[in-house]
This record gives sequence, structure tokens and C-alpha cells, in this order.
Amino acid sequence: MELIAARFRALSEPTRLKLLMALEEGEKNVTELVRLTAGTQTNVSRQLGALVTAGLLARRKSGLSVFYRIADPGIFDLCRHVCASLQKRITQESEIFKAHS
Amino acid sequence: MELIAARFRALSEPTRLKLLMALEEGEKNVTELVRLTAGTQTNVSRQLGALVTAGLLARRKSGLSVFYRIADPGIFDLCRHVCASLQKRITQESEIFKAHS
DNA sequence: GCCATTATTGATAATATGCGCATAATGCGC
DNA sequence: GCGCATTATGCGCATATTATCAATAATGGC
Repeated sequence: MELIAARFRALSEPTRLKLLMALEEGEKNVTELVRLTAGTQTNVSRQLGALVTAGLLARRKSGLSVFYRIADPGIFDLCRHVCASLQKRITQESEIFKAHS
Repeated sequence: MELIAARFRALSEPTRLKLLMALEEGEKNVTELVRLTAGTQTNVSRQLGALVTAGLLARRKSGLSVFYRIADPGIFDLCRHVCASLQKRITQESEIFKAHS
């Protein structure tokens, strides 16, 4: 149970979600991720570390760069699932809003 | 993006996960949930409130009791998904462990 | 060896979160 | 109205998390 919660916690911040999304197309090094997510290098590095610890990313060093890649592609299913659920909810709410106006 | 993170955050604590699991079979009132999850009344009530705010639970008052029920059954798919992913990871790790011993 | 580039790590401050105690609010029966 | 059961909330504390600055590795080119 604690393990499940930990995995959800890893996905519970926009910064980390952005990093995961940026890595969906393929592995990237830290500077590129910094550029793509418009974050500071320190922070990006830290969040990447957290995602590795959580088992969502994998690291590969190559020269000066460190490349990160998705270790568990299943997370995208999760995100899509949540997205669909949220859209459904918003749609319902807007229906109710229309009905009341 | 923030919305997605918020949903994951709602699922990021064992206490809340326990409550959701306890409600899978059907709606229950607070005292029963306190009993089932062995938590304090204060905390259970608070976490239930958080889950309602997150859109995962729905409330229904009836006399003295307040009954909570699952508002988005999709969360169980999410949990099963995460579970499967974790089991796969653990299996792989144990294989590596065996190979090294 | 020296320097530039890249990435991580300590230390710290700000913020957020979870929990428990005490207390309030609500609703039922008398 | 009064007491009682059920639920919610205000407050404080402890802990966890995040973001940032500065300092420290790690690596390659000269």
C-alpha cells in the first residue's frame, strides 16, 4: 500500500510530470530537459533523481552528459486515464452549469 | 497538468488509499470507515473531505451519518495498473538478485 | 595540468502536509 | 430545550517537500 502511494506521489507534481512528458519521445540529457521544461538545472536534476528512485526513469552517463529515459512506459497509460477522467468530470460540470443557467 | 498532478496527489497517501479500498464494495459512513481503517475520527474525516474535493468521492448525508461513496470508479483501474507495474519491477529485481547470488 | 561544461550534492528557507486534541456543528430522541 | 451520537473544523506541532544558492564532483578538449 505504501508502495502504491509512493508511486502516485512521484507523479503528484507538475515539474515531474513535465519531465516525464518530455521524455516520452525518447531519452534526453539534463540540459535539454532544463531547456524544455524551463526549470533550473539544480531542480531538474533533483526531480530526475527522485523519478529514478521511484523507478520511473533510468540513467545513462555518456561523457559529460547524463541521459534519462522512461523506465516504466506504463505511466503514460496512467496519465491518459486520469486525463480522460478529468475531461469527463469537467464535461459533466459544464452540463450542470448550462442546465442551471 | 496541475489538475493531473492534483489527482495523483490525492492518491499519494496510504490512509486515503485505504479509505478508497474500503469503499470499493459500496458506500459507508464515517464511523464504519474509522473502524475498518483503524484510524482516528479526525483524520478519517479530513481525508474523506480531501477525497471529495479531489473529485474521487461523493457525500450523502442521512440523519446523523454521512455516507461516502466512490465518485470515479476509474481509480481502481489506476491502482491495479500501478500494482501490476510494481509486481513486475519486484519480480525483475528478484531475478537480478538470484543471478548475482 | 588547466579550464570549460555538465551534473550532483549540501545547506537553508519557505511552504505544505499529516496528525491529534479539543471543540464546534448537526441531527435525532426524549 | 437537553442530552447524546456523529461528523467536521480550528489550532498547534512535527515532519516532509520544494526551490534556490553555493560548493563540489566528473568529464572532455586544449
